[in-house]
Amino acid sequence: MERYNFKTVEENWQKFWEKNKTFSTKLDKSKKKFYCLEMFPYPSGKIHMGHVRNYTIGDVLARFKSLQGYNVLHPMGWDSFGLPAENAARLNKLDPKTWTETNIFNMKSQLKRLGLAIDWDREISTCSPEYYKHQQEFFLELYDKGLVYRKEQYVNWDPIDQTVLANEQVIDGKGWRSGARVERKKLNQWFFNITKFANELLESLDTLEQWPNKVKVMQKNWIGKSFGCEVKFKIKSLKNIKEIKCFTTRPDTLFGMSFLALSIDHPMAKFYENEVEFKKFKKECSLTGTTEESVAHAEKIGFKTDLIAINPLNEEIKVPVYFANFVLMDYGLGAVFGCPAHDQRDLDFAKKYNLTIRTVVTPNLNDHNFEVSDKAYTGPGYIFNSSFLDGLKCPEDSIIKTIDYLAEKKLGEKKINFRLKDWGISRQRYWGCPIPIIYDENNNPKKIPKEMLPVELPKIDQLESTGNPLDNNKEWKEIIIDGKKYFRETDTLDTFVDSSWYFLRFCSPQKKDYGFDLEDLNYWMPVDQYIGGIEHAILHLLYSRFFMQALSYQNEKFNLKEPFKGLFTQGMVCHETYKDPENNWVSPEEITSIDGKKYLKKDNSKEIIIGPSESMSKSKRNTIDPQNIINNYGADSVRLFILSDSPPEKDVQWSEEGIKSSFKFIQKLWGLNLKITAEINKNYPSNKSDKIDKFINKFIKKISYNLDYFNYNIVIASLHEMHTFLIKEVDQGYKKETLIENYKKILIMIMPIIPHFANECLKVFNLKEISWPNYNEKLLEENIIPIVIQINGKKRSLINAEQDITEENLLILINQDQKLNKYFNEKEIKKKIFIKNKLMNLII
RNA sequence: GGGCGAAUGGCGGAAUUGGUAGACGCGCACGACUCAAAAUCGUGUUUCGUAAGAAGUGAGAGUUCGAUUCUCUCUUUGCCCA
Repeated sequence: MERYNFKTVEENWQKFWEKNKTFSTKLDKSKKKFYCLEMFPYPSGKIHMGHVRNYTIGDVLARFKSLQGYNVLHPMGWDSFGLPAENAARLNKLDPKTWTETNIFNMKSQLKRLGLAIDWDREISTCSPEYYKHQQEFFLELYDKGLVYRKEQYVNWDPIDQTVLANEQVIDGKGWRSGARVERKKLNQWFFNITKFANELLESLDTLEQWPNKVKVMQKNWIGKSFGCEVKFKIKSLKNIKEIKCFTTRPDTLFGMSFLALSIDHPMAKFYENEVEFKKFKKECSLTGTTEESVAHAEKIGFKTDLIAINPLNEEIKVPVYFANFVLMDYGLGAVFGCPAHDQRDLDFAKKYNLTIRTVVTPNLNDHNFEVSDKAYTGPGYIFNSSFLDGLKCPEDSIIKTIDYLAEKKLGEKKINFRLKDWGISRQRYWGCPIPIIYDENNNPKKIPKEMLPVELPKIDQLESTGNPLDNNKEWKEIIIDGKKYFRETDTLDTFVDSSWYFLRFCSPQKKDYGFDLEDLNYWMPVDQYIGGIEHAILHLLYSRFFMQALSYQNEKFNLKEPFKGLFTQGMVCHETYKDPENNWVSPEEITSIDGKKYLKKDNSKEIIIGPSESMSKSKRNTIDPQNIINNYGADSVRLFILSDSPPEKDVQWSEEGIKSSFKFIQKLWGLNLKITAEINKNYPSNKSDKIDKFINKFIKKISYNLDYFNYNIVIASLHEMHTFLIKEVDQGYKKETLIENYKKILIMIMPIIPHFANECLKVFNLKEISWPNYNEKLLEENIIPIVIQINGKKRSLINAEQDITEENLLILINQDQKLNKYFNEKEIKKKIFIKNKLMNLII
């Protein structure tokens, strides 16, 4: 048998697609559009299996929709700003631009080798001035709308490298490169006012019907809307402090209050700034990281002030006021009251400083002896020990009643609070989009005039190891406008800004004077199907949604609030992990096996310990290079494999056997192709068509349904069934036209999955137009249907009967059935459940 | 600790509105071809049982003529938040 030569076939088709611009798209209002987008990659150097999976899933959809007659937009670009380029540049002593561009070049050719149906004419790269020019313009627009502002915030500061570290660069409280103990340092930074839209972003989640619920829940939690109360506490003090406000979701536990805790950044801190002890305390707090997690895990410590807070519900209760490290300024009001009995964190604190623990919620209404000692009680129950609140059901009634009381006495008011914080967008880095702001000699910020955009990054051949390269670049930093000297902003934008609008740019990638064209946007947006990893469930998706809110704010022409209509999150690609006896990770390429059970290291024959399958990562050395696999087995085999077995949303196990099996299947399909071609040429003088027609008709329905629902693994299972059926059936003397028509339909249906193969086989038919086949509902009906016979709900037999057989006639058949007869021999049939064309259940 | 999911053969997984559990693939076993092996092809493969048959979708209960599917409790496990 002639073998299928994937190398030539795939190369030829990829050349053909490129030459004919097969996948380039134009706005065409006469056609329904479909915008299929996969999260664009960071150009790290090489594609990995995760990319292969992500882009294959998207490609199948794009090709399927285009066969269904949609005008499909399926673009690709590069999320090309970011820290790794800077690190690599420092390491290899070259500039980030060269490194990034080389990577893009390599990865683009690798993606092309997968045979993706991408409109490469729309390729964009976020690090190119043509792209970030528009981003700077958006920044200024948002600035004008008051959605951008500057404030001081803590950062992780590496005192040796003189640089700000990202959270992931802080390892065990130390700088990843210098090893220096990281400090908390306050810097002036730019923020997007995302909290302004907190409620819109939360409520509009409900309109996203084609999003996984999981992601919506994650975003909801992230936004963290909580209902509570702002309480005013009177303060007794020698200083000029009269009152402190706290936000709380549990005002009903006010009678259990035993202290008031303030963030060290609370305005009241100014009264203590000169005290030596306070300074010491503040320094201690600065050793804790800036993340919520590190704050939560750190030991709770406090600084006792001379202030006394008075409980608004009972003026007799007077408690001390502390500054505490577990209170964050950016949540609520930076001040909380502590109720140790019903909050574990407060309890830990109270025990450390010997504060009163007063239990005010009891799980049982009449149990007034309930007392908290080691573990805070946070469950439901009834209020007690609380004067006029006693007996209220907690939390249903108690919270509202307390708020009402406080509001009436003007001691507090109802308040909605969000966990979501404003988005800090300043990064003290070189390789990012420059912020289009200048400062005069008094350090007052001023917008760069629009006609001076883009603010381009200066070319820096070799990055220094310390400080912010832009800050150190005097020549670039200083600028003279209208004879006046200004200093440029030397921070660059968070790369999440770059990816918050790239999907708009794909609609009008060539437009020079603005980031997008409204006509293009109105046609193409929203993205019909967005596909990417679950790891972006919160930040990237939320920021993109915010960006649409911000663009449409005070802009009647722009009316797009939700960028992604459908979202699909695919699973990871996993592989077994290997270790040698010394506990070092070993890569799959370094091992070999004689019997397929025991694995040895190739160079020293040491036995390998096989570990669990985990997501591919360089650190565990369990990565598989897609390039080798494509070279050895072909792009179609890789596509077929990556979609086989596991549903796309679940993790997939990579195995050598799996890819081999996909490769074999394509060879089998080629065998089928040869057989069918031979049968067609025999041209039997026959009218036989029924069996194949019926099978393919059902096949169309099944494939179409499963492609619609991302059940790609089932689609592939059906391809196997199709092969098994046809290989036995095609030589049974079928009419030539039957074979041709059905085979063409099959080939069209496998085009999304294995496009090179399908196109190659389809070539001989010389089709002018290729469109997705329809099935015939009538042909789905069968004359003889297997009917399930149950006795007492258990399946006992199958009876083949005519379609639409009546209950009476079926009973006659059952009575004739000897196997069934013995079950109800001499027993009375008490009840019959008959479901037409499906089953008969006899109760005896 | 809170929220959301998941649990089906040796493995990945299928079962579209409650109606034939285990599709399809991997692996394994046997057979054919071969001096032999690989490749390929064929047959079988939930468990117990020689068979007839029985049991069976993490465990236990419930609803129903009928539950992998719906409800409750529990166990294990994954992810997110703390």
